[in-house]
Amino acid sequence: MRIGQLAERTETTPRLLRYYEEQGLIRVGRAANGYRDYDDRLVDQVTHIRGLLEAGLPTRLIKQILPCLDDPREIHFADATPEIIATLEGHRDQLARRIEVLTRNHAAVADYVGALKQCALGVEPDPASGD
Amino acid sequence: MRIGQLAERTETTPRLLRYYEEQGLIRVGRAANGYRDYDDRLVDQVTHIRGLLEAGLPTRLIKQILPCLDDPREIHFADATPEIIATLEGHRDQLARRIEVLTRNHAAVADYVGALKQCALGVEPDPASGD
DNA sequence: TCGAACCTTCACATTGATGAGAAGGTCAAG
DNA sequence: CTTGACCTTCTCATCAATGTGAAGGTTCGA
Repeated sequence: MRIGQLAERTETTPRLLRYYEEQGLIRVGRAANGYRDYDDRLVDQVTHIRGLLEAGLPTRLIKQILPCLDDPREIHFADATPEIIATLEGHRDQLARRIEVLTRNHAAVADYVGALKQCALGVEPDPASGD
Repeated sequence: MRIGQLAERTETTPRLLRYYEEQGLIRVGRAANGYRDYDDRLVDQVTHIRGLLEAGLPTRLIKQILPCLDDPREIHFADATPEIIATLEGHRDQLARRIEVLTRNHAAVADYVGALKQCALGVEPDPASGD
């Protein structure tokens, strides 16, 4: 598949796909004429990367956890070094902390919105009521 | 409290605190001599903001959900307009989507790390085994 | 008085993109 | 085979967001 087609299928742009390649997020082959040649699986991979970026993860972190996200899940045995394991554990725990923070704040926003909707109905907010 | 003290108590820098003020994330009074004068509650607020930024939320979103995070939780009745409610619901749902994405990927990283550790023990990974 | 802390303001760095230009490849119609 | 539309290549420039650094001046506190 060429770059234009992948851009279309992932709702991105050729420019962005070249950028991701430059950043080491995707690996891309070349055709005889020098054009980039994309595997079908890149559609899912790029979509996945977009999701992670939109979730606020920086590319350097995404780059490091990419091997974890391969589908079909295959273990890269060369990764089983203490250093890589420690790095990934760090990333794993960082993700857990992010999730905690976002979960707490999601709850706070949800509560607040619920209370606001009570106000909008002309009702005093009642801590014991649902939405 | 002056800027240096708040910086110390929040493990940030005076520079960053001025930046947050400039971005509208915190509101700061002034002493007669022109020095910034920070309320004690800013310690918690700044810590909270740091957490949200580290979790990947952009300042413009944080700015909008700040009223939801006040402690003690007080409803700003003026916020009970359909527009503000709709905006906050959008933010709330965006947070939920972020949490979903991060949760899925946290699980993937955790699984992968678990498998790697099996490899590191010289054992073939077994899908049915725990960490 | 003197150094530390504060003030404002301008400039720079990094990240995640995006735009524009110049050059060349591909392919179908004429 | 040539033309033209459309694709690709690369490179340089630009943008917004999140900070950081430093210059030049004021105020504090010992």
